[in-house]
Amino acid sequence: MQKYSKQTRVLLAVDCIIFGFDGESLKILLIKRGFQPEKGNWSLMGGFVRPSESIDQAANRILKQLTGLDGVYLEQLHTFGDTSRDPIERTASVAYFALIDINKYETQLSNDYHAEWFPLKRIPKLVFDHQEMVEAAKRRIRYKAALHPILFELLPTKFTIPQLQTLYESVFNTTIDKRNFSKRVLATGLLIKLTEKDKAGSKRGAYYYQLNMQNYYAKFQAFLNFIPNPDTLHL
Amino acid sequence: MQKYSKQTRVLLAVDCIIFGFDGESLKILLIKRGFQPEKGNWSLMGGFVRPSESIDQAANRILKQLTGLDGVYLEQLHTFGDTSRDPIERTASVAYFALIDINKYETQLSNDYHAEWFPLKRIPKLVFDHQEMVEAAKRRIRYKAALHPILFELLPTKFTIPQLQTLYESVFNTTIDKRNFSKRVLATGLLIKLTEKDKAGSKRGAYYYQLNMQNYYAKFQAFLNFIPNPDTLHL
DNA sequence: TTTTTTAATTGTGAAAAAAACACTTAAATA
DNA sequence: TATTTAAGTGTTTTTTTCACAATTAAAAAA
Repeated sequence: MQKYSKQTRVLLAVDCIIFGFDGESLKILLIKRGFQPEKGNWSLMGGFVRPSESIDQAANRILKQLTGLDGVYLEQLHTFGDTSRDPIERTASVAYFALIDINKYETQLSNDYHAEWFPLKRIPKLVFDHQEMVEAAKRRIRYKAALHPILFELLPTKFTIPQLQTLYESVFNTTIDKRNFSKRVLATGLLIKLTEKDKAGSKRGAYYYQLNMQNYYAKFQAFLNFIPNPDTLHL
Repeated sequence: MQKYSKQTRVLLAVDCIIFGFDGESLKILLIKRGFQPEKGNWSLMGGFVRPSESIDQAANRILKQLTGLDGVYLEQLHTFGDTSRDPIERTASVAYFALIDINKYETQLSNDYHAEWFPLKRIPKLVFDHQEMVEAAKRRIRYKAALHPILFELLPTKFTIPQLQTLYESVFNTTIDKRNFSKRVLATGLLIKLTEKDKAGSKRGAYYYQLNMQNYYAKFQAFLNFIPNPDTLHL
């Protein structure tokens, strides 16, 4: 037996929703599509899956192609497969979302793709069904971040609690009491306090913390809850 | 522009993990694969996506093909795309999971496929990577059921609270205090008490309830919590 | 008819968790 | 030395969760 005869083959693509946080708002990295159709329009970074690689490998390759980054948080989101989502030819696309430290990607690479960061509230019109993918990714990151400590993936190795709180407040578009927030966060045992301070944000300076990776991996699946009244947020 | 030249096309398939509950344990419906390779071995129900249909439509078609059911709970789970997951030819498969009322499917159809229900603890060896798909589906149904009221989809329209509790206890492999359980469930406002009783389970009989569909759809996304200490369960 | 049996139904008090709330402190700058 | 700014911290109240057992309906048996 050689092949499944009479079945139609389709193109298989991967698209990446890449999240970053600049201290102000949650953003995604978009490129100007470099080829037809829709050449020059804003698009997610994507590409076709190669015969030699798995879909996960393709997603990692495409993420690295744009950012130079390896081994960052990357998770399969959803597969989009409407018959005419690509006008040229039937293409199924497996969307992935990535969380990166916005200061760590290679700007040279992303310049090559004319990439830019867009805050979630100001996403331009995107090619094909990429808008839908972005919406799904926004829902997913909020959902997941409400339950698991994934947002640390957006911060540098060393970060302060006020920075962390700003990130949570930005992602969930809410405000949190800082006493309760720091109590909750520290109670998880996920953080290690460093002796060094970040003097950028204030005169007094805020202590740097870093993740306790042991506890991070151990507790990742536990349902955390840094967000007050998660029920009332529509994720 | 006609086609994306030089790209490789692949087969695109759908596989369904179909859950049912018989009052005893959570089960999945497996078929004996009807064609080579691995003909005669236990398999998920699946099929190739047709040129004329979306992936979601393919999943619904395949679910209906085996069960005769339409409009039941069906959700995309994950896409599996390792290069050699199908030995004949590269095939990506989008796995879906379905929750059905085990008393409502067409047994004639599933007989045609030599289908059988298997409790989760006694899943036979499966073809290709279907084992992995089932594991992912088990994780997902537990995860999702810990947060959202999806398990109602496994019950008939009319059900009793003891039945519901047995379902939760079975899915999470735990025991729950019945006073606390019924308080929690009723507090959601999801249930409407009927005047009729189910006399099958006891002499006294247990009142039937049905879902308040308004509240069900409205609160579906809210984080419910019928399970004591969900953190301690490994989902 | 009465008694027995079986599972359904229901409430309360204790403990833990979450939420609300405001003052003190470190350190740079004026 | 005084002022300014954001960081850091504790207690009380409220809400939620948990632990725990007696009563009741109705069929079956005596």
